[in-house]
Amino acid sequence: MPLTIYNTLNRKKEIFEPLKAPHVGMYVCGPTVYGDAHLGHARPAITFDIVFRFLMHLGYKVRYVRNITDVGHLVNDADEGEDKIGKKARLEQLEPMEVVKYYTDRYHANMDQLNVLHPSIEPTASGHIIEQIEMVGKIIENGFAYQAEGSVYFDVEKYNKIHRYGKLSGRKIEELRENTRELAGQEQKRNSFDFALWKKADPAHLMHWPSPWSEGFPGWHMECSAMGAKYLGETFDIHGGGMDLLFPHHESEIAQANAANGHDAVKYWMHNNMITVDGQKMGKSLNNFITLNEFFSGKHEKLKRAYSPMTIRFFILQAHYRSTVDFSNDALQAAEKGMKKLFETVKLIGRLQAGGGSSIDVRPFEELCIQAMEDDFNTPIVIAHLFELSKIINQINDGKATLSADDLEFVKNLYQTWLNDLLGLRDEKDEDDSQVIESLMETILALRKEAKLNKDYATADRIRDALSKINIEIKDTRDGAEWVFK
RNA sequence: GGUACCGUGGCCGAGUGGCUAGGCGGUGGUCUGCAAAACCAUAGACAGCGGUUCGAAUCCGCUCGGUACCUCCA
Repeated sequence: MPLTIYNTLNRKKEIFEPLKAPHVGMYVCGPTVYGDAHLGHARPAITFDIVFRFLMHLGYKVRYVRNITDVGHLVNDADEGEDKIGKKARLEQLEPMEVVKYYTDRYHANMDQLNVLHPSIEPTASGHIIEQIEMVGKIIENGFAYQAEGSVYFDVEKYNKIHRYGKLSGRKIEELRENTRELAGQEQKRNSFDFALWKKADPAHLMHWPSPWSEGFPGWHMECSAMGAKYLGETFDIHGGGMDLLFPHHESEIAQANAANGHDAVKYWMHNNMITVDGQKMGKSLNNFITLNEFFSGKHEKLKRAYSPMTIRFFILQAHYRSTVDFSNDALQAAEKGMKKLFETVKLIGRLQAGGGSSIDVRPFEELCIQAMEDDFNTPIVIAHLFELSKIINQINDGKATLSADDLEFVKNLYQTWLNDLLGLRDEKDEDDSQVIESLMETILALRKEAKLNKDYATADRIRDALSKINIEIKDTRDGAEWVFK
């Protein structure tokens, strides 16, 4: 079965055929760096990390571009107000670029914690002002934009006569005309739905650059169009981002590409769904977001305790990327417990004795996992398969099933490939000072064994209880005691 | 108001015409000095009402409920 991807443009799953195999170009909208990354930022990062990893696994040479928005776009509507980064800079008495650097570093640190691979290229909007100005110029030349008092606006009505504005989001400009709210400061525009390609900066605006039209800054949608074209070409395979960017951001990108180059830039549009809190979108503007650092430390009123980066990653992967995921402590704890079970399985494989033959056929699992991923990156199904396999491993441990040495090796590799390499999950406990702890535990368990042999259960229980208090759990098995971090 | 999407067991969450999703939790059992873990077994679901069909959680219609976008947002 070939890889299929749900293409938002046509609202259906399509077979993935790269424009220039074996090369694949993928562009994903990254963060605006004016605040700490929250759970909502983790979702697209992880979603497209999975896409990146799986495409490479299939043998494609992927160029993955994820931008950093570091140009201050406006807080309010397209015409008025302070820009986000400038506002933050003023509040904290910093240069805008200090704000950008600070939050970019913190974003990177969070992404590393979540084991998100670095993109191939991570361009910044401020570093590509020239490219954006060039593209605006092309759009003006082609007659799809007009100037007004130093600003340049995209002429949606004119564009719509030739192309169709709204083909991604399913909107019609008549509806937009009726439904767009009355906003102040729009008198420069011919129509309320026109959007800025270049904005003249008012004197208070901190971030501005010279251009043929005015001292100003590029419109919000320009950077992705310009940088996508620069690094991936006028046409490329995949463009991703959150569903909330569908309109107007991605719709306008499509319009800009067609206005500048006469054709679409993107073949497959992919959109991840939102993370919700109590059924409501987690978002900056709604002020109901929990930052990743708060998750990792547990310091937020909604959090009953801390959740590790891998728990967050697993939690997100347990839902399909096009479904909403509702945050709750219970769901997170269930995810954490399930994930730990999988890592226990991996450890167990190493200790297992191979049988003469296999009583269960484990070979189909590889194909099952591939099928799940090929079906629009269905990670919850992959995880379900890994759980089924985990059950088999436990049965072997209990002497209720056997696997040959070859099959055991196969299963070990399968977990390595799928759990670690493709889902990008790693056993966080491995990162502890395991060597020392290992030998300490050996000694302690030997003492407890002695106590038990002497029927000194008081001592045996005392050891178990004391360890339990520092989150170490003793598991008595037929073959002696084992231990695990709770 | 317009557009789009969704409503699955106590919780989370796949599936989308006939075949067990899976996890967490529950119940019973095996094991055990006890407990935990593990294993085995098991209960519990497709918002409601109509329709299509031999057969629908899955298709169609209506109703109810929810969410997103239409202003910056991942």
